Amino acid sequence: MRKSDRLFALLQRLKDGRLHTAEALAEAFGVSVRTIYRDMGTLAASGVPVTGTRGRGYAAEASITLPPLNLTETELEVLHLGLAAVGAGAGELPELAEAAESLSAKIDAVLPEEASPEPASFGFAGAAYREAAQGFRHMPVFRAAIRARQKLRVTLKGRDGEQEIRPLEIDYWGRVWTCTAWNETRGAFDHFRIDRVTQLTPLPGLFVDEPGKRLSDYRDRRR
Amino acid sequence: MRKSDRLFALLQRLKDGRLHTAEALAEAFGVSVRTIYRDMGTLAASGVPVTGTRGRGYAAEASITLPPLNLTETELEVLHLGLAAVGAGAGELPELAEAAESLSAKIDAVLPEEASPEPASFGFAGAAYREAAQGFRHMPVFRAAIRARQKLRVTLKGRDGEQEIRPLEIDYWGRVWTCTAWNETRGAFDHFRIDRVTQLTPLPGLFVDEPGKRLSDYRDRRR
DNA sequence: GGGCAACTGACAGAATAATGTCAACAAAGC
DNA sequence: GCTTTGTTGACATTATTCTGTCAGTTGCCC
Repeated sequence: MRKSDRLFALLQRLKDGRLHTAEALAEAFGVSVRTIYRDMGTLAASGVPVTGTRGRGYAAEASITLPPLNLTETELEVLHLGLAAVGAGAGELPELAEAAESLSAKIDAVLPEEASPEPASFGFAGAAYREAAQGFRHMPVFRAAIRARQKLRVTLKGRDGEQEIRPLEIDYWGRVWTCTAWNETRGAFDHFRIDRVTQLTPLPGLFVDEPGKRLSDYRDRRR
Repeated sequence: MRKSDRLFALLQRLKDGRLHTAEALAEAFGVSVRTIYRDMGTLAASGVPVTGTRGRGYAAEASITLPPLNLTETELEVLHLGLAAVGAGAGELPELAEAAESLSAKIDAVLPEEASPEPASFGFAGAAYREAAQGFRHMPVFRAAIRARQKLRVTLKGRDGEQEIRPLEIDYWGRVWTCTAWNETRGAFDHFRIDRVTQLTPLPGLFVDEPGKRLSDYRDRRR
């Protein structure tokens, strides 16, 4: 077993939330106790949040390790840009802004000085903003409509005609937001990407829960 | 000299845009040609964009290497979120969206499956959007004002009173946007963070270039 | 075609890293 | 105070990687 593999497996085991003594780990991986201590040092030096308590054992918080990445300058710029977008302004969920801030700090910390961002042209920043705002354009409407139980009329890219929907939920899938809705036009549940919405009109009337058209019915159906 | 140091120095040298033969590099670093070829293989395997042309030599595109990073789940979420913000929607500068897309792909490629994003709650996505939009709130106004040469009245967090300014340029400093302007109230050039703007009113009149109040004057002054 | 220099494989010796052993010390809990 | 277990250092041994040498192939450019 190579050292890197052992470190990985070690981390997996540590993340189970329980305490592990170095002796137990050493036996499990077939190495000496001293090696385990050295491995813990290696992990800690790599920034993994492992904690050892004398007399108790080791534990680690869940964390995700990103291997070395090679980025173009534009990609780094986009990375900063995106974190700025999320981190700017403290709101109801400050943990997001905090996470963006700490991630930015992590990236800045490991970057050599010459890679630190230089001011780019206005056109760049301006376009960056527009890009960023584009995909979110309709989010507030959806958000408000779900709260208020307001029907919407939407036109979707790649789908003919207009749809009249009861928006039920918004999901975040890592890079894409989707909306789960009851589609009045089709008489069925529907699911689409919000950034594919080309036209959006809130309709005047409010809807009331009806059996078979609620979010809970959608969930039941999927079991 | 350790191998890792040599690889780093090698990359530095390759990034100067000129062609380098393996023989020249070998002599420069005091190793054999075979070692240089092996190093190139290592770099290429690490994702560094090095290109070797038979009969010519080596060259590399400028690139930034990010060492391994350990992220919390929230930080990863924020990372995806930020890239989504930038990448959503293709506009005038598709290279940004492309960079966001390729960076997302790179991250997805190196992430184990279990770390792939799961749908989060609506509240999360909604708040994320609001956070993201917050810092950009005033950007369109500034952008339009610079284009149209329109004066603005701004109130800045941490500064008393209102300022009347001629916006000249927006700069992007990695995580923060700043505006360079001629401050009419103070009669001097000014520089402030756009996310510190609390109130913003476009003024009706347009301004014309005047000697001493132009961007070029500001730049000359800084030399 | 001919020159050039990037590529690739094999293998032995050199350099480096990893590990085990031994030892001493330090906190935390009882 | 005693036990437990983490923490650190030193050193010899072992395992692994790195490197040079040699030998040959491939593709680009003139």
